[in-house]
Amino acid sequence: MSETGKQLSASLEDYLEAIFLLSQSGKVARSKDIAEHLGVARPSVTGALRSLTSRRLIHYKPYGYITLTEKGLRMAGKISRRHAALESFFVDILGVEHAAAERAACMAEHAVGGDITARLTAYLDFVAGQQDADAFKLYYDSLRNVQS
Amino acid sequence: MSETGKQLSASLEDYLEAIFLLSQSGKVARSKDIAEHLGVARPSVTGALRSLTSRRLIHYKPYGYITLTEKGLRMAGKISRRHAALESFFVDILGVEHAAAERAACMAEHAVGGDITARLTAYLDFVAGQQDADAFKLYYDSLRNVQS
DNA sequence: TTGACAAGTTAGACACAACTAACTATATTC
DNA sequence: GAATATAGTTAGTTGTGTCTAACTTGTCAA
Repeated sequence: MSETGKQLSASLEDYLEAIFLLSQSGKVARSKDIAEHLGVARPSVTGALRSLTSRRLIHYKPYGYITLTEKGLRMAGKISRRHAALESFFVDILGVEHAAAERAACMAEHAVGGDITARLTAYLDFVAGQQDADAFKLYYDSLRNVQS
Repeated sequence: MSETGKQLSASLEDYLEAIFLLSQSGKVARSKDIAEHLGVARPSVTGALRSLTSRRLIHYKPYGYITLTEKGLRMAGKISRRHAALESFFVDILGVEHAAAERAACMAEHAVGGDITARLTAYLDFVAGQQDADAFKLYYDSLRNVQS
């Protein structure tokens, strides 16, 4: 039952990322906070915590505190970077509105692997270092202004 | 039970897209072809076909041919365009290997909505029309060559 | 025209991920 | 330190999507 297999479901990746983000923002990640952050009911969190525990990604005992293991921290970091890269692409390059970019990144982050993330990250740097870095955003917005 | 609601699950989007692609390539979409295309067992297809029928996205009778309704065709077209835009971004801009890009696009296509797709499509055109369109690919590949 | 094979479906099981209702443990407050 | 509020868990249900095994339908060839 120890489920130490490599691939995590999209759902469990979300839980791991939530724990990571809550931990980062000072507070200890409590079950209730995770539930609120993900918009799920509290009992759903309990099940996910057990599953993450069996995969040795978090330290967790019923009614106790929740912390990431070293392995969990590494994995959560990866997920978080994937999310950040996608969101940055949507917002900074495509000019997508923040909330929509956030939603899309949260779903798409489960689809892209290490190679694509590395390339995307490099691409963001690459474009940011160009003089006409946001030429497209201006162009696309001007299209919309002309139409209306 | 008619389930005419708007949002389709990722799984049903995959089935709809498969029917669309098979239809496009001349042949009639048969249950077995759909199963092969998606890598699922035949009985899984039967269930999906019933669900798509109840949503009025396909015409289907047990043991009969499968065709898209007008609504289904519109929806499948959208999904297919999302897929194509993402794959093109991964391959043409980021320089991702084709098979990996295909896999990622197939998963990410369920995450991006109309606005992002429109912007991404415009971006692909925009970049393609620049003189240094594949500057990044060259740059990124050179990085890897230096390292190895 | 009937036998054999391919395609499709039904039945039944399982895994995952969510939910509500109800219970238990922990914390807080007086 | 007992009463109460809050957090967390258990139990039981549901929906979705998959699977295998077995059955039915359709097709084609001898």
